[in-house]
Amino acid sequence: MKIATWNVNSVRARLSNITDWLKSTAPDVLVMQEIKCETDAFPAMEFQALGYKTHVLGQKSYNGVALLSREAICDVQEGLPLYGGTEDLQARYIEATISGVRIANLYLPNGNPMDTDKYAYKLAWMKRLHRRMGELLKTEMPVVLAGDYNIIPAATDVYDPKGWEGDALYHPKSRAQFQRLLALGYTEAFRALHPKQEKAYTFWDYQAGAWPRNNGLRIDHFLLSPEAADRMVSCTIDALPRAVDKASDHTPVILELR
DNA sequence: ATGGTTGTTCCACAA
Repeated sequence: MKIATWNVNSVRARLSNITDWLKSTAPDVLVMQEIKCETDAFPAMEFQALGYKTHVLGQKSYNGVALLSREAICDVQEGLPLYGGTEDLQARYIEATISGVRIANLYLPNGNPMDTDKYAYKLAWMKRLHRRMGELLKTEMPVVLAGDYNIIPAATDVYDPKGWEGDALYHPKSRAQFQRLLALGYTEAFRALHPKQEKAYTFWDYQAGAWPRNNGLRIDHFLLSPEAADRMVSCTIDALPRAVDKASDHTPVILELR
C-alpha cells in the first residue's frame, strides 16, 4: 500500500501538477494539505476520473485538507476533537479508515510569529493532537498520521539550523512537543529508514532562490503506530514535482506499507 | 539587515 502526503498550496492552482503526478506515481492514497478552497469548490471530478474517491474538509482561502483513495474511505472524522475547548474554525485535520489502516491527514499550524497568539494556537493544537494520538494507539488498527507538521525535527533537517532557532518551526519548544508525540510510541518513518541522510528536504521557500540552492526544510512527515511501523517498507521524498513550472513550495513524500 | 515569492482576495494576510 502506497500512501503519499503533499502540501499542494492550492488544489485549483496546482490541479495539472497533481493529476500528472498521480498518473506517473499511482499512489493508493494521497493526502493533501492547504487545498485553499471550500469543499464545494474542490475539483473532485478530475480525481474521480483517475480512479480516486475523495473526502474533503475545505475552508475559504486558507488551510483545507483532502483525502484521495483508490479503495473506500470509511469512518471519516473531520477535525481534531476539541476536548472541551472552544470551536476550531480552521480546516486542518481529517481522519479515516482505508483498507484497514487508520489514516490521519493533518496540517499543523505554522505558528509564526512566535510572540503572537498564532504560536499559542500551534502549541494548543499539538496538545490536542497528542491526546488524539494516544487514543489512536488504543485501537487495534495500524495508524498512519501524515501531513505538513510545520516542525523541523532536528538540525539535519534544515539548511541553516542557527538561522532558524527563533522560528516557530524549529524553536526548541516546538521540537520538544514533536518529541512528545514520538514518545507515545510512534515512529517517524523517513528518519527511521534513513538515519544518516542529510539535506533531505520536503519544502523550499519560493523566495531567495531556495530551491536552486537546496535551502530546504524537512517538515512533512509520516508518524506510524507500532502496528504500522512493523509493515513499513520504504519512505521516500519525490523532489521532482518541486522542479516544475508553477510548483507548490512542498514536494510529496511517499510511504510504502506491506 | 533587507528583500526576495506565491495564492487568495479585495487589500492585506498567510506562508
